[in-house]
Amino acid sequence: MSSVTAIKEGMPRQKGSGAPRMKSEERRELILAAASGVFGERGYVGTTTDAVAKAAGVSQPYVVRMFGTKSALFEAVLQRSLGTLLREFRREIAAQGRATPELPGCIGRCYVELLSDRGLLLSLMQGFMLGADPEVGPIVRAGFLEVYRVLRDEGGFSPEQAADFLAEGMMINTLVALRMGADFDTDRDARELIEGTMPAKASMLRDLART
Amino acid sequence: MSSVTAIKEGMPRQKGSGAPRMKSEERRELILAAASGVFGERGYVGTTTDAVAKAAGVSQPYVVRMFGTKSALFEAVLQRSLGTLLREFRREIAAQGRATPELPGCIGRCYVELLSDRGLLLSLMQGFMLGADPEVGPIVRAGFLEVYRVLRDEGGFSPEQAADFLAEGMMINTLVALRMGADFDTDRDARELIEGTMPAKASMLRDLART
DNA sequence: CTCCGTTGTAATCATCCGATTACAACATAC
DNA sequence: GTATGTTGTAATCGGATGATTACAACGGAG
Repeated sequence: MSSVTAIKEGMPRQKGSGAPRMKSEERRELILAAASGVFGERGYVGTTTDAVAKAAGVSQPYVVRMFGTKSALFEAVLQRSLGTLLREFRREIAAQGRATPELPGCIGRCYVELLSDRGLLLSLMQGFMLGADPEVGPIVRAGFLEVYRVLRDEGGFSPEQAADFLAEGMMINTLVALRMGADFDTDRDARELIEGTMPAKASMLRDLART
Repeated sequence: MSSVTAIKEGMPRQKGSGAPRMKSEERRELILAAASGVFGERGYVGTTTDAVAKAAGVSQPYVVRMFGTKSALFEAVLQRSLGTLLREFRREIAAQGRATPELPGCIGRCYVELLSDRGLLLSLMQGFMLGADPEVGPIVRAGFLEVYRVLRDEGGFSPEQAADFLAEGMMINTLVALRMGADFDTDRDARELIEGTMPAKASMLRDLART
């Protein structure tokens, strides 16, 4: 079929080396993890499906076909992030016991640990900023309230404790989004603010902003 | 291509009514106010210069020419919002006196009042989410730290007081971005969370989300 | 009046991006 | 072997959007 038929030939697949054929579920998780990072960094609108594809090491049409639309991909990322957050909170509650005096501090540490999964908290926060969107809005409102209920009903937080905890969380999210950690070593006020907000794990913010 | 003269004619200026010719500084303020609302609602990337133009009642090229680029327009909006915020805080500090016990509560009320200027706090928050941007990032970090310094140095807040105040502010911003006020009347938990966060002015969030 | 700077718009361009199509390479069943 | 489903990509399309150009209407100075 080489020459005579003038139809254009795709000259494909010379990656003779171990072509890493993968099951679609593995690819799905790979793409979700990559998308979480990109959405967290650039926001929903600022993220291109091509950037996600490159971060995941696949082609752009593959990303779109697997999730249908960019919007569906973002919602899958949100569900994944929220699911991880709730699971970790519940694990901590189970470990420390409901309404123990140590629990708030433990869940706080737990929250900060989640920062190591670059993109998890930031993609959620980017979702919160889309509250006015008729499709994403209801999802993120419900997710936020679910976190509140887990703290109050399963963790035994008082409403005020839960609200204060969430306020601290939003502050941390904001400092991360701002990349305030980049100024940790060079700006006294930045350092004081970060250490005042998360005394234990201040250095984590600095290292996070290095990237 | 209907008629003989194929050249398309620009048929201009039939607005015979009072053409509201305006000085460019008035237009500038009009556009900034409109842009503040649109950027606050849709974020930087999600906002089109055409949407800003329509909100301000002018044409899209006019917006671009007046500010040069969309990015410059956004930075002007940020400076305007930050300027208003700092001015109001300083006014409150001057009225109540530095480091008085009433001051934190007064500045808190002052902050919530700023919500009536739809878009002011939200456009700032949208700016915070751009912290990774090499151009906007330094600007918003500097702005955030300036607010912190005003509270601490001019208001006499302790570092911890200032950090707690900012955390509450970020929580309020998040609730506004989420449009959580939309569920105020229909969801017990949403109402409890809002009232736990801003006891005095909870209804303001509800009314704000009605739009 | 004419001249000219300011205020404003219509039309258009170039680029980016999500989505679609068509197809290639592999895997498994028969 | 052949048939069929799965995994993956190259090429491309159509719409959106920031920016540019060219031009029109006003208003004050002389």
